[in-house]
Amino acid sequence: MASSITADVEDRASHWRDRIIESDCESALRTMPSDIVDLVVTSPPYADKRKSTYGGTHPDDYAEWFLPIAGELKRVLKPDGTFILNIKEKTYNGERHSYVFDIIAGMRKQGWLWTEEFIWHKRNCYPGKWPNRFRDAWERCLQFNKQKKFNMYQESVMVPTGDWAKARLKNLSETDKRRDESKVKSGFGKNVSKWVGRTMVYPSNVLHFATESNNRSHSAAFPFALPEWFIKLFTKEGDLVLDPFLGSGTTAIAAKALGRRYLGIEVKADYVELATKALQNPALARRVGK
Amino acid sequence: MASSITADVEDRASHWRDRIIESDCESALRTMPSDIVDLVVTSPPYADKRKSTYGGTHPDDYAEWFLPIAGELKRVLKPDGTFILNIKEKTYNGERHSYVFDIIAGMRKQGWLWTEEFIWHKRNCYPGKWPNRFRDAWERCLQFNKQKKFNMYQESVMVPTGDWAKARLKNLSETDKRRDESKVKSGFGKNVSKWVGRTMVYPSNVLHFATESNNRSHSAAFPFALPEWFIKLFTKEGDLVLDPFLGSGTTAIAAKALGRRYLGIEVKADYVELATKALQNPALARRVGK
DNA sequence: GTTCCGCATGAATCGATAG
DNA sequence: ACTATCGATTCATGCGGAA
Repeated sequence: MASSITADVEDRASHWRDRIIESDCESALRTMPSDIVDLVVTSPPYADKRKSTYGGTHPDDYAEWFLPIAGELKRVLKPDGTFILNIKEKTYNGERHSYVFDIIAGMRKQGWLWTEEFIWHKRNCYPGKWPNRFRDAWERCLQFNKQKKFNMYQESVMVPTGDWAKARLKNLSETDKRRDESKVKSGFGKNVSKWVGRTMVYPSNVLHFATESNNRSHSAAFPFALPEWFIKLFTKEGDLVLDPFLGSGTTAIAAKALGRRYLGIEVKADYVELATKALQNPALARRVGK
Repeated sequence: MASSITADVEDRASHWRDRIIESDCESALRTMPSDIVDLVVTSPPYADKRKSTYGGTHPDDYAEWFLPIAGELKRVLKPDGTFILNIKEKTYNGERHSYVFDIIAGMRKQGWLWTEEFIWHKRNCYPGKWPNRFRDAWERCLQFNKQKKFNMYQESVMVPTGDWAKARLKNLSETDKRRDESKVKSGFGKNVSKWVGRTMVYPSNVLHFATESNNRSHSAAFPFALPEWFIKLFTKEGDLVLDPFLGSGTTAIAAKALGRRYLGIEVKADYVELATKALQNPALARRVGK
């Protein structure tokens, strides 16, 4: 009997692996079993900013809309799993809206621990000039957990000392970066070879990723490197990564490329198709930068 | 009659210029006239369980302690003035405490507009390693205003574009390259002449300042460059800058060096003495990095 | 005059120990 | 069980002195 129950559980779990579900987020989550997800990484549609694609929620209603979803995410997440929420409040009537704080407060009432707030520093943020405001170059990556003890694999995201490697590469062209990186790998780059064997250190809670504005078919919620970093940090191979607002599939692609299982929920059919095609493309592994 | 009233107002205003008041913050603020300050820049003592330095306020009581002060600051600030609050929540029981959000919520109830949140990225943050957390490398610089229209002088904080890098890279060691870049990001540095004449761009809302960990005399709450940047951005010459938690006087020194008036409030006598001495030192102008 | 190298020093955080 | 104190951990930075 025990073995058949185990098999049954296994079957149910496998049903939720490497799939994209075309559904609204909350409904799909309600059908899922509890405690099966190792990591949730997502960037939900911003308040009132994507009426054309998502139907947009007004800032004043945003927390009320999001909190039931957060509650379901807590249920499906394993006790030692992590939830990374990429979000940023936009200006509204000349000031920052408070809905992100409302979400944090509401989630803490649900029993979530607000473990950390990572800053995603967008190096090439959207250009522009306003009389009373500078360019918005950062977003929050809020980390929530169900318990104080959770899985974290810090060694997988170590960086060279002082991260001056990035500074060195900043003004090079894309092709130069690739060339230099390949030199690093082979150990023959004249300047870059100094990096090899350099001491590695743990990163901080400030992340530097460039935005990927070259996706012409849609607006990318976040760059490939962002979910990739958190997937490396909070999961091991074979673990299940969920993105309840999959969009064009960036999280799932990153998960697959890293040897993790993915589960995506997306309400818009054209996004589902886009993500599905991207996941079938064997070339996606190149995106990992190996 | 009118002229005597004007003179009287002028007298009262001049009484609150270029002074350091040794007093607890709230009491001193209550004696001040309304609408006389152009910019408030401060970094209040952070919440702490210990009672060694300032008599530390417990995280759970922090918002309750701070909000009456925020109310007084709103009164003394000019309608088109700005309040910059440098603060960061600490971890408490393994998660981030919510008192900063409570402060923002409370201040909005007082009528403050939460206009912007700048990120101060501390490149040289405190080291350490923990199983569930990386080093904390950023702090909030919250911008509050009394009205949507406020004074802002964006041109005064423009930074050079990326061209500088190639010019600088030639003969420097890798370490110095990295260090120079961080100075350029903040808009300062010893070799300023090297980027005179280069194209200037507006900064973003992410600031890069190194902490000044090696100040022999006393540890400054924030680096000189931080208040300096906000003073340049939100005031013109002759304007009045208030720091209600003056500490060792960094804000007043920056204001004086930039040709602004300063007003400092500090409860600890030894800090008052320290700041007073520093303000009498003509060499402080060098700190501006011109 | 530069560049390089060694060193002390932190708005930190956790876990263990003590009352 | 709950709170206060302490040690261990760790790295970017500026300064001083040497090359």
